[in-house]
This record gives sequence, C-alpha cells and structure tokens, in this order.
Amino acid sequence: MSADDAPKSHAALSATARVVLGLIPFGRRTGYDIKTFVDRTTRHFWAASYGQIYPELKKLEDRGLVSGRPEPSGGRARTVYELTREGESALKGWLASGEEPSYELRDEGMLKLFFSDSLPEHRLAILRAIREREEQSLVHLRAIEPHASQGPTGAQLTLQMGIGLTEWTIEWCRATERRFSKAGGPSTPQPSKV
Amino acid sequence: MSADDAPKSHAALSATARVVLGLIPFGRRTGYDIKTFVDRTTRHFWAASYGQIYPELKKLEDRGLVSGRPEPSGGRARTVYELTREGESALKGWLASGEEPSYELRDEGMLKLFFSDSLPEHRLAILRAIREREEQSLVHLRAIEPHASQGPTGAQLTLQMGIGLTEWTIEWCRATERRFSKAGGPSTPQPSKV
DNA sequence: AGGTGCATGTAACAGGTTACATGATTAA
DNA sequence: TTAATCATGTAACCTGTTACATGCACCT
Repeated sequence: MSADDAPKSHAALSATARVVLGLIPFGRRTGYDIKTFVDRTTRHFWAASYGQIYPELKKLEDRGLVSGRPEPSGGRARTVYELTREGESALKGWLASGEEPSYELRDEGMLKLFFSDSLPEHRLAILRAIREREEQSLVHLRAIEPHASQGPTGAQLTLQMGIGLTEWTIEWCRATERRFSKAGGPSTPQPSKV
Repeated sequence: MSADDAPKSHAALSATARVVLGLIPFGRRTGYDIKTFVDRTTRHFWAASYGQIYPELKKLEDRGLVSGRPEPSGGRARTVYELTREGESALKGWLASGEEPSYELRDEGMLKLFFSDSLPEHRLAILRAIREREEQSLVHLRAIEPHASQGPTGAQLTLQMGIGLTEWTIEWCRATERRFSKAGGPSTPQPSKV
C-alpha cells in the first residue's frame, strides 16, 4: 500500500546492469576498464564478460542511467561512461532494497566429493584437488590485497571475507585429508571439530 | 602422449549430465526423484531444474549411459533409470579426472558490500542481510544433517563443509557489523583478527 | 470434493561464454 | 618489427529458469 505510490522511474536492474552500474563510480569507465577491473576484483564472487558488458552499457545508456562520451586516446576510439543522476539513484535503490540477496554456487569439487562413494579410492585425490584450487585462489586474493588497502572500504571487506573463507576451506580440506589418509577413512566419521 | 591412446569411448560429461549421472547410484531414479533429492541435498552448491533433468535423462539414454524402463505405480506413468556399464565408467572417469574442478559463484550480497561506499549509511543493513540469508541457510543445512548421517560419506562431508562455511560467514558478519556499528565505522580498518 | 504429492514434459525466455573480427598505441 | 596492451564489438552457441500443461493417487 505505502510502497505502491512510490515513483517507479526505473525497472529493476538486471544482474549484469548491477555490476556495470556499480563499477562506474570507481572511476573505471570504459568497457575495457570495467572488464579488467572485474577480473582483478569481483571475479571471485561475480564475473562478467565483454559479451555482457558492451551490450549492457548501451542498454543502460538507452535507459538514461549512464551517459557515454567519446574520449579517443590518440587515434584509438574510446568511450568513457559516467553515471547520470537517474543512474545514481537506480544504483542506490538497488543497494538499499531489502530483498534477500541472491546466491548461486556451482562447485564441481563439492559435487565430486558428494559422489565420491562411487569411487572411494579417489576421495583423497578429490579433496586434494579442492585444496589446491583454493590455495591458488588464495594466492590471487593476497596479490590484490595491497591495492585494496588503499581502495574503498567495500572492496577491502569483500576481499578480507574472501581470504578468510578460502583459508577456512583450506584448513578444512587438510583436516579431512588427514582423517581419510590413515586407515582408509572411517565410514562413519565422528561429528568433527575442524 | 600416454593419455593420447586411452580409449575415448565417450565425450566429456556436460554440467547437468554430471549431477544426473552421479545421483542415479543413490537409488533415486525417476526424474522427479532426482529433482527432489537435489533440492534436499546438493542444491546449496549445485542446483538443477526439471527443465534440465528430463531432457538430460533422454540425452544420456541416447548415449547409452543410462537405461530407463517403465515402472508405472498404479495407472501413473513412471520411468525408472539405471546406470549402464558405460554410464558407470563415464561417472568414474569424471570423478577420477585430474582437471581443476570448476567453481562459479554469484553472490549479490558480496556485490552490494563491494559497492557499499556508494551508500555507506547502508553498509550495516547489507551486512545484516547477508547474515540473515546465511542463518536461514544454516537452518536448512542442519535440518538435513540427521538424514545424511545415515547416508553415504560423501554426502556427509559436503554437508559438514557447508555448515562450517556458513557458520564462519555468520561469525564474520557479526564481527564486521560490530566494527561498523560503533563510531560509524573506521575508513581504514585494521587487518582484522576475525 | 478438494488438497497435496507424485510424475512427466515443453516452450519461451533470460543469461552468459566463446570465438571471432578489427585496429591503434606503446614498449622492447 | 614484433609483441603486448588498449579498445570495441558481435554472432553463434550453450546453459539454465520459469511458467505452463497434464493427469493419477492418496488422504481427509
């Protein structure tokens, strides 16, 4: 009732629109910039490809949420985007919306672990593969940490969370590997105090 | 070189093929069974919809990896699927393959947190929303724990890992909420000892 | 008589990746 | 001159979700 008469100046932001719109205030503003920035920062919890970014920038411009102007560097074409006032309020509207934030995960390592009773002699190898993947990921995360400590707070927070989560997972894998490396592993493991 | 002459009796399994094939040995064997089982167990790290499952079962049958036979219950049509020998070896081949297991995450909560410098007064609300989502998730995970403790080991392991990860995240959110609720939050937080 | 659960399926759509095409600029 | 980086874009493809349609069985 009370929300009904709120001005619906804009439709909800699509998934890709959210990243693109959110990244523009960071000062990264060409499509190319956005892509490289995503790869260095949000990739671990939200990826995006050129095939999404360039068409999305156009759609956002059509909707009046961003405005692009040509700023060639030398003879090389280059379009720099800025948030419009409507874009800013759309971004804030999304950030302030109280709906449960979506979460989607597709983890092949966990899926293999889930099915590992079909090939029990490989369980240890599966755990090790997960751990190695996480260890690599940790190296990448730590590599961007120095940048982020100069950057905005939100970026620092997600990075710290990502590092913590990854470290926890590595420790869990190590502990579980130990459980299964001796005696071939119990078929009914105790509640575990990882 | 040594892997080149290995018999390529089957093409690689598609993403959906992996879940479906892996779940059949659990004794869940109709399309409907698979869907409800996925929703109760792997959903947290690997979801699947009817729109994927039914077509995939047919494709797998065409490839000879599963075989279905009609087993109507009363007058109600019902097709029960089993793994064929080829299906079993395809499943094991995938489980044993040493490639880095894929990982894809799309977490709107973290994305909002990353962008939260655009609306700092909402940072706490964003953290709270993430925590509430995780707390709900934890309730669901704990609800399936008793089942899993009777079930196969792989299912137990992924469940324990999921619970641990979720608990860690909740704790991290709580700690971070505390940091930001007093004094409006430091703009350069200390390395944090969560 | 009605609701819930079992069971199968598809069409339309939304979302996303990959590969390709193009070409300028800069540093070695 | 060559490789890397900057820069833009699209077409074809693959994947996955949502909404819909259908109908039996079982319990109250």
